[in-house]
Amino acid sequence: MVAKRTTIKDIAEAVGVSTALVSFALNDGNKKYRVSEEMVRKIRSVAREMNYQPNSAAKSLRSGRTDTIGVILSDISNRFFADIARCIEDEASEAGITVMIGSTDENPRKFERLVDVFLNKGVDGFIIVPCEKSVHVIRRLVEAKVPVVLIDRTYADLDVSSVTLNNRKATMLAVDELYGQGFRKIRFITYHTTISNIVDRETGYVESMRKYGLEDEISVSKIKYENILENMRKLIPQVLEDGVEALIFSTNRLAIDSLVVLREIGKKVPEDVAVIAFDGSETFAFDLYYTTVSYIKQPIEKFGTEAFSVLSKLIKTGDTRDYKTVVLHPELIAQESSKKK
Amino acid sequence: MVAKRTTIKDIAEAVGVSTALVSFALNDGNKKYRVSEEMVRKIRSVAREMNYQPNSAAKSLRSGRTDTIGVILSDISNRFFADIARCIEDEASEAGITVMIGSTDENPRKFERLVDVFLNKGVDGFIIVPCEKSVHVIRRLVEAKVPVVLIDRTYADLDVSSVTLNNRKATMLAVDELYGQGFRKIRFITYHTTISNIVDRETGYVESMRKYGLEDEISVSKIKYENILENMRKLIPQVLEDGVEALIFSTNRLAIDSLVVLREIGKKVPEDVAVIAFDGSETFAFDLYYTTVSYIKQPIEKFGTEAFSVLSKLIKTGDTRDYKTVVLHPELIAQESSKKK
DNA sequence: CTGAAAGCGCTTACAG
DNA sequence: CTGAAAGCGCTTACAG
Repeated sequence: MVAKRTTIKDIAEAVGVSTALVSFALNDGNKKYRVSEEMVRKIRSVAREMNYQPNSAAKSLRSGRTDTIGVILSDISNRFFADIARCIEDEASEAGITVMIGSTDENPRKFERLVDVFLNKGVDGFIIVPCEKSVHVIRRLVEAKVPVVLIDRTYADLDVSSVTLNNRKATMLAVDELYGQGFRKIRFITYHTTISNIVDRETGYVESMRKYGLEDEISVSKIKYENILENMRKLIPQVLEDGVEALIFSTNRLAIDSLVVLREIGKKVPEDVAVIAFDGSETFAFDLYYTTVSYIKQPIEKFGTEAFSVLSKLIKTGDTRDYKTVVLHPELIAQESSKKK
Repeated sequence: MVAKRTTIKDIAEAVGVSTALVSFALNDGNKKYRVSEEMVRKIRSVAREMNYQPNSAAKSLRSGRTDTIGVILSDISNRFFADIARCIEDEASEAGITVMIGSTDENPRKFERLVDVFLNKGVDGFIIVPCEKSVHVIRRLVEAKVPVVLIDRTYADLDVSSVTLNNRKATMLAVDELYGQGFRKIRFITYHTTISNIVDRETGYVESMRKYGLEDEISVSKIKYENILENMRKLIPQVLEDGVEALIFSTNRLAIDSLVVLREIGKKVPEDVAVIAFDGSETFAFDLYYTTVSYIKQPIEKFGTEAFSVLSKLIKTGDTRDYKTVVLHPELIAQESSKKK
């Protein structure tokens, strides 16, 4: 711990006034209690001299606010979430708010534990990427009127704020592009889950195929989200044997590992099979592939900025009934990997 | 905020005892004050029923401890640091400690501000990746006896705990490999900085070249750490014109962008030029390159686990004089990109 | 414009 | 084994 911090009392003694006055002078803000200009200056200069640092614990105890928010993500070492975390951090820092971060690894028990820990710490609110089988935790928060904003995924039947992607549109854009290029045998590759965003991506694919009268071509492959590379080594050759012409992947990871497999088995993209991935851009390093990869672009920063802005308002007004759902729009970045050759 | 939390007082009233007794029963731990077994059970069960959550602010105010640590990194959206952050988070969570995270972007002012904010929040200690021009901040912390552990980079003249890589050895391993393959014209590519780890990597390269009697072949290219891809588009062709046979990169980012440029200008790795990068493995997605990339592997998780373990001890003993410097060992993962063809 | 005092929720010597 | 009370550092109605 820092050796003997100066307190408001030390300053009061040094200046020869009451602690109350010091507090007013230092916070001022809502000029409710007027203090003479001169006194404010004096107190502030002494505070600076004595290197005064307010004690947050005491402040929180009195005010009930901590100026801290809890951010619970799937996994902070995943690029997508790390980028979002970074945006939230920047916004928060700007607003004088501190961020506590935790990763659930899609494990409901870890998730619930994190929520409790952060609740104990007295966070003013949450930004959460909910994992499977944890509606009850979110519901509990909502009922307790804790300010919460969900990102990336949400629950349609819960009155809770959220910032999500229009995931159905995302895969529709992908089908549009491939159809436009002349592909018909288009397969959607995803994994087993009930998480809303992934499910929506599948729905978008199916609906879009219908739209083009390709009911008979609708085909979805699902793997378990474990040992993805190995799973793909089995799946991808089968897919090609089926005569599939183009692949749409529901996540970045699935796409990357599949591209590796395609290279391993000597299949060319897009000559042997066309590909559309999720999430590209510099940070995702498709750069290294021999061909440019088409992908659905999510406005990553917006997840962070929007979520923080919605949460701030919830905290400020204290009215958690007045929830807000923000839907972000995907963009298709069409490159070589989805071209008909 | 959570609607009306139960306090120790509520429990005391419900059970019909003093708040002191409730506190003892709930914390127990150091059985200093003995409470009857039966009473402990009763109080705990009531606490559970009433869904008691201790108020951290009050606890901190009394104890002076927050069970929170501040982790200040270069940039949480950078894979390397995100992985480290994740490890720290896991270790901390295991120990009931919460983590606050901040990114400096190598900006000394941001860095100093983060330190102050976290200090205000009353963190029990810091894990820090120090940026350039910020020795004074670290020195201030050390002098104030705040528990601090530096990672990735350190200051030789400061009595402070640290967990770093043996960076000189890292580049020596790279030279060893390339020399062994028969390469002589080996260039080290890095960027302008005074950060210890990067400087050490250069030193290791130079020393190693000397060791092999290649004084005359020692050559280092430095760019500014901005617009790296563009800078590389200029640099790499020049390097090749100089007849360089092999490249060692001081960071992962430099390597990636250079590989992209090499592909762009139609140069083959390792046929036209051999390459050794920093940091590979799945998470860094060299996978997508047409050839496997040789790289210097840092034991990333260990940065996190060791740093946390050292910090924990510092916090526990309170003796910050007893600092500890941990040096981790690099490993060379030799693959296709460094082979003589 | 300024001060005295209560109280946020908890822990911990001090009594009994 | 248990209770009464002080105090951590701050804010904020309430007086003056």
